[in-house]
Amino acid sequence: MVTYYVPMDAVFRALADPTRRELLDALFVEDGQTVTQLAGRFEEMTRFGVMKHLAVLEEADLVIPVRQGRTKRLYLNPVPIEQVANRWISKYAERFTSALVALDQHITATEEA
Amino acid sequence: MVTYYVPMDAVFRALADPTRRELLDALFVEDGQTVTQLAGRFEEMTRFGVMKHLAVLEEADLVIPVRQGRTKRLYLNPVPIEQVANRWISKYAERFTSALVALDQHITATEEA
DNA sequence: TTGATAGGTGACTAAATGGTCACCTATTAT
DNA sequence: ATAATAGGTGACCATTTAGTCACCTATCAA
Repeated sequence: MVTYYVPMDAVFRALADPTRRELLDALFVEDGQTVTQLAGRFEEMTRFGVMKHLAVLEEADLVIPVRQGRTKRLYLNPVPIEQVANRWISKYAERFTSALVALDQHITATEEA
Repeated sequence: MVTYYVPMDAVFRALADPTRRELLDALFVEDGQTVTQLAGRFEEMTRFGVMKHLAVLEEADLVIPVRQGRTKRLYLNPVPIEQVANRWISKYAERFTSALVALDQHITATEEA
């Protein structure tokens, strides 16, 4: 199995910016868009700004570039997100669940009293 | 039901810093620590640096302060993390799953050929 | 009441970040 | 061959961020 190391830190950092999350969302809707296609979605920013954000996403391996001729297509890579979810987020989510259970038990106990 | 609005942006931002994630992890291990207790864990940073990070975590509602006398105890709040997981991350995780299924089918098909 | 302890504030600095621009290269179309 | 198109680079600037420090306030203990 090809396990490759994805630095979680880079993933968290990449997800911190709303523009970058928008880019991921755009690729989620239509995968494999070109740079100019993506840049076209952002009225308020030049192509260069978008390119910088894409570079950050690539570094975190959240997006995979495929060059063909003079164009470059970006593909979403859900693996790092999945890893962050499993290795980090899930443990807090579990605690959330147990908090809800505790709350429910509390309510039930209160109602019975 | 008391639904309160947690700006996802603040949560993502807060999680972007490794020190802040370490703080959450520390509270995960032992909830309700005081500021000085938490600050004591970071050799390389002064109390003031830690306090700033705590302020960011509070703003994102990831941590809830409870003051008693001259001390302040910090409690982990897993709700915002849960919300980010549900509203944002899960949709990518699903795609990850389907990617794995597709991979499996591809492998199976290849082996049969 | 004096001193120690827990925490807070505002000013400041260095570094990182987000963004633009001028200009360049490679590919494709006419 | 020329022009148009897609993308890339490096310099540059403004703002934000991480971090420290001097100093202050409130609580608790002797």
